[in-house]
Amino acid sequence: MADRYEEPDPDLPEVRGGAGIVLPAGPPATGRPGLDRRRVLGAAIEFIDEHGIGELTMRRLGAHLGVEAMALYRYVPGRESLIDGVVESVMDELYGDPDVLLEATHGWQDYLQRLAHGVRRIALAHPEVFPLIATRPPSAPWIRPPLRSLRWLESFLQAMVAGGFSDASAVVAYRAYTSFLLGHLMLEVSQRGVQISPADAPEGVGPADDLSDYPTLRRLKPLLSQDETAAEFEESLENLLERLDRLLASTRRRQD
Amino acid sequence: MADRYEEPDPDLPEVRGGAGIVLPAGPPATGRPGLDRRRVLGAAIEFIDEHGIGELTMRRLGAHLGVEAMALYRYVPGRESLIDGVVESVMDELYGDPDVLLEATHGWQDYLQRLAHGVRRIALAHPEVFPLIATRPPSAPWIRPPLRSLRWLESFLQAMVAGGFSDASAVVAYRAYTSFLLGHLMLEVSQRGVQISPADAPEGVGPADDLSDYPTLRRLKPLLSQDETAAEFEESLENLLERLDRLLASTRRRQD
DNA sequence: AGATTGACGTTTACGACGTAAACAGGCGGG
DNA sequence: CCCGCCTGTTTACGTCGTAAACGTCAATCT
Repeated sequence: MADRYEEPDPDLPEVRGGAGIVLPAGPPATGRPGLDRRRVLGAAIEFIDEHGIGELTMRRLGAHLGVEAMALYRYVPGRESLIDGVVESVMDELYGDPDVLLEATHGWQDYLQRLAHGVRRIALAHPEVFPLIATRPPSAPWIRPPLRSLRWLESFLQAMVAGGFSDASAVVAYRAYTSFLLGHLMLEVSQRGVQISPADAPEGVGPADDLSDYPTLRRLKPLLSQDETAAEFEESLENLLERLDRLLASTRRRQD
Repeated sequence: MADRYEEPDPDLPEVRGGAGIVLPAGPPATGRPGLDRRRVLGAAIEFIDEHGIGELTMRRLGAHLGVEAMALYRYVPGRESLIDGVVESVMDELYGDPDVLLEATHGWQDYLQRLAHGVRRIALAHPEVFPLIATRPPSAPWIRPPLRSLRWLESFLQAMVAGGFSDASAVVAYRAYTSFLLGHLMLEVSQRGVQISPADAPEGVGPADDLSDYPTLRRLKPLLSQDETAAEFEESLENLLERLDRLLASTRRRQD
């Protein structure tokens, strides 16, 4: 259900091709042997993408790399730090995305648009990692998911200030923008996860999904089942940009 | 830093009093002995609130109840189900909140306002539980965090339809509303968690938080450190309600 | 009343986990 | 030739979730 004529979602990994640029740069990646922090983190990302964070253990990740669990400890202090490294590495893919700009060379709206889609591409490429990006405690209160680095925060604030925002408005924009991204993308990856995993239980009318007590829900179920996430993302982003534009207009030069 | 004359946040648990209505109803809760699923779930919520999900083990929860770990299995199928039960129980606190209405007796905007603040109160009362509410896989794709029940979904849709929204618009509103709530509240509890836990590292200029490479950030740091979450929640909610009002105006009677 | 049953908590046990510590091999510089 | 160091392995410990067997006591039945 829920497919008509629709252009494909350009943020989806399979349509964008290039199956797996996992890390943005570095030496040409030697063959099998020679462990290395980058290779460990890359393997962990791959493993989580494939099996979910719950299945990730040091022993299994070791096996995935053809090595004993304890070998990983030469490159990573422990499991928790490994996961922190995974989160950081995945977000660092933004630097390798040619459609995302670190500087707002075409205005702040273009900057926010590109950045939003870049983060969305990451979320959709690593749906099992994104909840970690959202929930790992940031290193400082002003570092917010899903942009978790000082560098992106600096880049964001510079883009807004360069676009004419007052200092205070730039900060407000930062908070509104991260809220929007996090909320939308968390729900999108969560929803996509549900559609895939309970493939075994094929719609039998179990006692739980008897909708007879919920007449409105039953009536709207076809609408609810339609997947409009891409359009809704665009729409909400557009709305946010307009809201920020109003904010800009109301505080310009007043440098609150 | 970051406190001036400000009225206290009415969604904060300590200002609202009534320290811990954990479950909305049931028999008057017998004294010490007599285990019971409600008591197990209540103890688990308490435990997570106090120590975080990472510390929750069956043995420790048993000890917290004066019982061996295996006794819990009479009331809960296993640890994962226990956590599912915690999530459900915490969200069920909404039913016990007198300021949240299951029916939109004063219009849809009032309904959405009350519901939003009710969910926010829950998030702030259980900041360690809220990420679980956000990340546990829902039982169906149209059940979205943070409202995770058919009953609230039905209630929501009825409120919107009763307010004049078309079926399609009601669904759009549902998705926009849940995104907003989830994004804002995830960031709010995440931020609050960071302020509290690294109390041991008292602001020494370590190599990591040297902001000399980030001039804009350094300049805006005082603004970034200010906690305006309550006002921003209100502001974003207001904005969403206006957006939905526009949606209502544009589709009224057209019953798309 | 005494026997029976069922509910409920405990004990024991197993395999998997994260990780500390000791160990082993191989390779480059003296 | 030997001596470190770099890197992966082995061994070991305490903790985890949970299956299975067991104990105990109160309610029920004859």
